[in-house]
Amino acid sequence: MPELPEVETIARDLDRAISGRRIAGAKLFWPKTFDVRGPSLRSLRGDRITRVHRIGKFVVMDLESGRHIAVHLRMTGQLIALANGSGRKAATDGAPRAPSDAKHTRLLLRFEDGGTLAFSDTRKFGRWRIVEGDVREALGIGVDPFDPALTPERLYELTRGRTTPIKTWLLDQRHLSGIGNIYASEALYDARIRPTRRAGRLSRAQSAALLHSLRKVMRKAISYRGSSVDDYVDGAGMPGEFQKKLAVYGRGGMPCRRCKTVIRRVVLAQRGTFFCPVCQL
DNA sequence: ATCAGCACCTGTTGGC
DNA sequence: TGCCAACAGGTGCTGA
Repeated sequence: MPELPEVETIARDLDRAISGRRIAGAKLFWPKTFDVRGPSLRSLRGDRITRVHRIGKFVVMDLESGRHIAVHLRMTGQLIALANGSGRKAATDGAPRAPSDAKHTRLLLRFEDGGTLAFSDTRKFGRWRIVEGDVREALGIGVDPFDPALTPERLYELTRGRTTPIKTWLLDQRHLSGIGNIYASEALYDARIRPTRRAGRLSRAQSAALLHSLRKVMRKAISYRGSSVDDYVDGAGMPGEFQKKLAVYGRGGMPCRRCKTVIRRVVLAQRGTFFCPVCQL
């Protein structure tokens, strides 16, 4: 469900909605949702959220105590700030139009002022954990695609000697963090690079083009508040708009928007991968 | 290093 | 209508 643009959208929404709020308590409905490594859920009581931001595909809530709540939404996780404490019941006050549905609520954070942060997750893959110390290091993920330290030359260096397909390489969060299946296909299409190309065989020019396209596509996706292909909703429960702008993802069998060639679907690293066999070399 | 395969889960869709 | 297989935005583990 969520890749960098979706997680960024949610984090920005939640930063506005819940920063400054003090936690009154947490309720866990599906035990595996909470990763028991690190401090307990109970220890959150009385702590205050100072900021919400994104690290890779994690929504990170900084706490007054110096700790951090790191949430990974995996495929179907949703984080929705509810104005009142509607709990597991569907919100009836009409505030969020698509409230996290009660049936799939896995964890709730209640705030002292009565507000609630609901974590809904149909497939139960999502995870919450509390981290002390350096978050990025604890999460074991690589450089952010928007980090200025990631230059075209740096991307070129990182891919040297790698024989795995570039699309597979992009999905490995230890290399770059935040890219998922949709935007890997989209960026490679934009950069006119075939997903099956060996990472180590990219030229300097292609590395530069790829970095440019990754940023361009994801920046645009953020401006459209993410892609709602299926379950994704923002921090208020509303879908994004970028799914209407996707150039190749999910368009197998349809004509390429550049050259009309039929878009092909192949499987790489067990994931559906879309590309134009003529435009992408 | 890297891959396939499977695991974790539930829901939707398409074919017969 | 029913049934079943395939597939879904992600990641982690095992064994080759």
